[in-house]
Amino acid sequence: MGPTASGKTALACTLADRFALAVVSVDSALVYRGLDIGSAKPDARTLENYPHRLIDIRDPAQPYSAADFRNDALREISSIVASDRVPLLVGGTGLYFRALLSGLSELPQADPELREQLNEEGVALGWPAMHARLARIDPAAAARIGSTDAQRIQRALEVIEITGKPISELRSGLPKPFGYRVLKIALIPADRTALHARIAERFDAMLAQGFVAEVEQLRGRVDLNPGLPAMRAVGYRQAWQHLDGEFDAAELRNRGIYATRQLAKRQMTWLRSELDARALDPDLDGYIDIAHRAVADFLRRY
RNA sequence: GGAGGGAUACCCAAGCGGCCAACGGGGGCAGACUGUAAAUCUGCUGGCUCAUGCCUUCGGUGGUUCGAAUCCACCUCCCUCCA
Repeated sequence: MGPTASGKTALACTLADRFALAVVSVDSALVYRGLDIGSAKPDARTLENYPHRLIDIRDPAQPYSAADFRNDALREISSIVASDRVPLLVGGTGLYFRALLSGLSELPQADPELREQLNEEGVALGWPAMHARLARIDPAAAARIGSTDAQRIQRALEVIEITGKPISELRSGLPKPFGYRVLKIALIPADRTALHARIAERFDAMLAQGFVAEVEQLRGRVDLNPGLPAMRAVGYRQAWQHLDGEFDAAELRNRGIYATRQLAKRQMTWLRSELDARALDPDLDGYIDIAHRAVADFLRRY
């Protein structure tokens, strides 16, 4: 686990070189085909030498979800284990890790039409009004959700609409546990300045590699729109806005970098809650060796 | 050389005698997070203390006033126009 631009892929590859591992990506953006440059997807050669499961498994027009990930990941893990290898889960999506390791309650999947309808109401009436409606039918859920948190209010109302039961009740059911032993390694860069520098450098490299052209191509598809999860990913959203003429190239660079930094910060917040993880600082020498030793030790014991 | 306009916290920017440590936005920091999560949302953001407290701040120096980011004088720098 690690924030963006912390060197996860590089470390994963060195581990895969030495141990009988198979890589599973834990990343909500890498699942989408065509999101290559801006998602910092490992390049074709890397993917050829180190096959990653759960990359390029969705068209950007089809939303993916934490539950989809959990199902897919469990399937890949079991297939890897069956072939006598050990799964190496690599990624920065905190919710996906949690969904996989801690499980999810039995909740209905998203209903695009219902969401659209709730969204229209929310925009028309204001989300605090929708929150008030939620408070009447599911006070427990409303208490936990902010009155301006459109996305969660929408989800809570969606669940009631579909199941007739409040989400707070459905969530109280015990999730299924993860059936495997886990070694958690978290890459946590302590030097924020260095991380920020790497992020800027990498965003510039993306621009130089034709990131805007990549988004221009996606934007040309009639079935894609800026509201889709894939098109709201860091960088893609900003590039789309830039192509819409909202701001110039210099501002795209600024906003892309800001958004990436903010993403990294949120990812670190998830990581800090992983108290049982082996935390390593990728800016310090020797972290690769420490990771290798930890993995060797783990594999020996189990 | 002359006529205007402007200098506000990390950045942009409002304020134009007391309600101002100073609206708002950006950025930053911290946090929340169960089928959108690279999403969505919350709090903080001069210092010390963290209390309805104190100290320092609105280009600089003086002045007017009970009281100034807000008024006056001079100085410095920037922009526009005339020459």
